[in-house]
Amino acid sequence: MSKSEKISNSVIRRLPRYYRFLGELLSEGFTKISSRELADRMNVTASQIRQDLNCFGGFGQQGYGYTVADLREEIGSILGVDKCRKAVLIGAGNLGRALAVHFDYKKYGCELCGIFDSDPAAAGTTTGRFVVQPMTELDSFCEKQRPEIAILCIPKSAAAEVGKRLAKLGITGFWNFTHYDIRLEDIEGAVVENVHLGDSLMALCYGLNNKSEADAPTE
Amino acid sequence: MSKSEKISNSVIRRLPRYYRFLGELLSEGFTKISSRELADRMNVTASQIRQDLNCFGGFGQQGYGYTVADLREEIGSILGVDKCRKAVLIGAGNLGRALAVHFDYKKYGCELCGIFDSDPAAAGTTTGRFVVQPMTELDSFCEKQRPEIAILCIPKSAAAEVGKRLAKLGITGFWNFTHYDIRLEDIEGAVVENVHLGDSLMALCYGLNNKSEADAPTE
DNA sequence: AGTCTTTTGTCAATATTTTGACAAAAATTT
DNA sequence: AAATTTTTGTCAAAATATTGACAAAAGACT
Repeated sequence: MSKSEKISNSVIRRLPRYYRFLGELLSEGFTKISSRELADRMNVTASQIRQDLNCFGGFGQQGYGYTVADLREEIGSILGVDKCRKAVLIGAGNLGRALAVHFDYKKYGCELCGIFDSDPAAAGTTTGRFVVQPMTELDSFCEKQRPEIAILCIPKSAAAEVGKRLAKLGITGFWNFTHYDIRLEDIEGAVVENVHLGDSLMALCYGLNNKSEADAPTE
Repeated sequence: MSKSEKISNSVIRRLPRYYRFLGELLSEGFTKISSRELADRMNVTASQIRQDLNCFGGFGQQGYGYTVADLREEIGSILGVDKCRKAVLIGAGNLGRALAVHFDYKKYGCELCGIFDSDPAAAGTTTGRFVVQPMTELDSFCEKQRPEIAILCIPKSAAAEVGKRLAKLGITGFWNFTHYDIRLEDIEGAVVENVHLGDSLMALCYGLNNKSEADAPTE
């Protein structure tokens, strides 16, 4: 992290993808990779890769390229994958349970430490290695465990209120699967990542609607 | 869809968000909205909203603003929410099941028509209103039902192969939750929407890493 | 009916992002 | 060891995206 200027969001959004592709290369047995080769694999320009990486420092060697394992580790450290941030999951519906059981948090520098649900019927049931706890336990749990991240899988209507409550309990990172955009004004100093699967599906459908136009040689 | 120039991806990605906010306004009882008011709600500039909407035509009225219901319907039609595209879900693991049960496809112009899993143990089990079918049934199913979209919730290792198979069966839209970027070269003429939840979580963690720097008045 | 206010659609200016170009550095070949 | 090739890091140019400004149109008010 040598350069001090503000890193643009476009760059940050590309880092996880680099990290992923470098992991693939590593498991395929690659030791080194040039920006050109990586660019071909990833369908981007070599220039972009070099520019992006140089936001954080010169990880390559001229005439050689980048050492796959080293570069991956560097990017991992920039992203904080080497950390172990505690995350608490709120909402043990289908999506919540899927994210509890299916998702490999460790791989991304996180660790699930508890699951909560407001429905008294859900509380007490087991999800993965966790027993779902009632929301009444949330305060004392957070004071003990001090999780940094909350994963919100609750109905839209509850999002704003639960968000505020979690912020008061020291949560600073919100991974929000609610159909509601949590806003920064709502929760002072918080970092929010809104995941809207519906938006994603609609973007896909737009692509299908306009496929012919895009493919056809316009003009 | 009056303007004929190619719509930029940035604009398309914003459309679902407009659609969502207009839906909220509608359920809050709003009849009309000005670009300024909407911009304040959405935390964007009014200029951007007007510019975006004008890619598709003039939906507003000077001195009045936009009629919420009409604008929502226009955007919905641009996104194809008024359609009913058939989608088949491949992979009945936790995420697959969550997407089968939890997700309201109709809301986004789609309709789930079947679930498949390569694991013989999974086949036959019930997920939501569907019985999971074995992959051996996929070909005859697609020939009968003619789904347009495949939702991929399978392991990375299977993604490329299953993708090709589905493309041959007439699937043109891929909603890909696999840890593998399906590429357009792989599948000719297909529209792919890669969803990488891991990337999203890493971006959140990056934000937490660099929170202080971002907040502090730099320089 | 005329004046004032609101607000769009659009153009131009600004800002950001991406790409292309190339010198300098390191590796490889002869 | 010199020449050649590769490939980075960086700068400048080109392409995109966002924002600000404003005339023209429509509504609201007096």
